[in-house]
Amino acid sequence: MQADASEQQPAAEKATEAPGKTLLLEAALRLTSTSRSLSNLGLRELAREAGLNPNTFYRHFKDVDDLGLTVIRQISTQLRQPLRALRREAAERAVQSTQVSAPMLFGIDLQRGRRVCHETVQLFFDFVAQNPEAFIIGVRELHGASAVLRAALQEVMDEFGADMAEDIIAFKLLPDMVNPAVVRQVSNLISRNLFQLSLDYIGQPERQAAICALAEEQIVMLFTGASVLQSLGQLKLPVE
Amino acid sequence: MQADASEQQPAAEKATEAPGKTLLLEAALRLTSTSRSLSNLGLRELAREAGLNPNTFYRHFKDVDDLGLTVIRQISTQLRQPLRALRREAAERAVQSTQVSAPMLFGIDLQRGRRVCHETVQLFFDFVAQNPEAFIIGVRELHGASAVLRAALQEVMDEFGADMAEDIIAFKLLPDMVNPAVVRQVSNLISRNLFQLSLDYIGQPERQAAICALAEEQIVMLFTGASVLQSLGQLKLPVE
DNA sequence: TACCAAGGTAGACAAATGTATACTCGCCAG
DNA sequence: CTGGCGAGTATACATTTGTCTACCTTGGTA
Repeated sequence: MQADASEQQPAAEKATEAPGKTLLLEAALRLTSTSRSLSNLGLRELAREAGLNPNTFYRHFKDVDDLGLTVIRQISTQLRQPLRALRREAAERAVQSTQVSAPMLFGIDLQRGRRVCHETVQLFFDFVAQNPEAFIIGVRELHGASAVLRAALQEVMDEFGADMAEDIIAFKLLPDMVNPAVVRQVSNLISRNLFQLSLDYIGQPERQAAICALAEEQIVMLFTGASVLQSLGQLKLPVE
Repeated sequence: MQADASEQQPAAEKATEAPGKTLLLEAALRLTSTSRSLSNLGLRELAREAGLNPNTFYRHFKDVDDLGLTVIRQISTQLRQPLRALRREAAERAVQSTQVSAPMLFGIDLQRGRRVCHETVQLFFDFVAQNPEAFIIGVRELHGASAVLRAALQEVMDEFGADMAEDIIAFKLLPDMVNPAVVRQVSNLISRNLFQLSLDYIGQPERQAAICALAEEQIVMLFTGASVLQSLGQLKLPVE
């Protein structure tokens, strides 16, 4: 068992992957983002789109669900760090311009919140426009017919939400008094909702500006509501 | 053209529908709510599940999309009025118990809002538990692969949101100063989110109480945020 | 009575699908 | 040089699917 470099290195570059595998994955992205759904992709359809022999599929995947899981993992790693980077960028840029103390409301600096929110949303939707298939698949399969894929994507979405909550706390985008559990809850909601909106954004290019603004308003509303309620002791903490 | 009673009456009782049609629609509900997705239901699979000859399908539907649209229309009429009735019921019950003027915050009566919200959410999820397939299909196909069904369900969801906004205004659940456009926007968001949560509710029976509470908190947060922001003139109105 | 359309069935067909077995080719280790 | 192995191909086959044409049954109606 001197299996040392025999396995393809997991985290490094995926350039050394079998060309067929990559072709199949790309084909899946193409097909799914337009007409079909990951769960019901046909083995042969996939190979045809990839320009390969149907049996090549078996060399790399066991099921269609297996391929689906691979796609999801790929999407997750493709989105997660970039999204965090975006948020960090927006937060830092907004920190710089906070020179004078602004009017406060229940401990939140509305001006700064708005600015960070605006920047983040802007960057987010730019990012959506650059990776449309990823978002389409993500949302579609999150409620899709395959229980396996649904579970996997649910997990990914939870990670996104957790990331967001972590950043919000780290960058002090909400007053300290707001309970971390509440932040997580709100972050999850926003994350979910942003993904939904991303589909609208992709599907209705003429309403892009409106969708951006909508997202922004919703986020500000939620955070404001959470802060105000908490500061009034009116917020029930999430159980468990 | 004495087509008077030749067409099946559209709005009355559907008892006079062809038995096969009903069987097929029921079969679609059964299949979709477990494993498959409306868009990718097989003609024959459907007939098999319904215990009918494959060709019977053609007597009643042109496409699978055609059947899908029928299912969606059926679901819409099955949910819409009952949901309104629920809301009305909850609102009236909560009105009765508002005897003394409660503490106000930016013009909203938090206690009453909470109560109405609690009741409505409770009734809503009871209703979800009674019609699980309808909600599963609704959410699944809202982001599904078929553009036709997506559009149809989008419309249905908009109607739900509009209903909710209308009721909120009619029952004065928010202070008058909150702009109707904002109410509609928030209602749409809540409606969307409640449908999402309904899937969690169905899929994770052990977390039902938590999900209920979560929904409640989210709604209260949103309405509070909207009211506060609007009263501070910090809310940008949605464009068009 | 005769007719006729709606609802449902039967059988057949080409096409497509998942899967199994067997073949080819390039590459690296021994 | 040679043997094995990963990656890809070719062929084949049983099943399943959508769809076509033809037939049967039933209830109303002219």
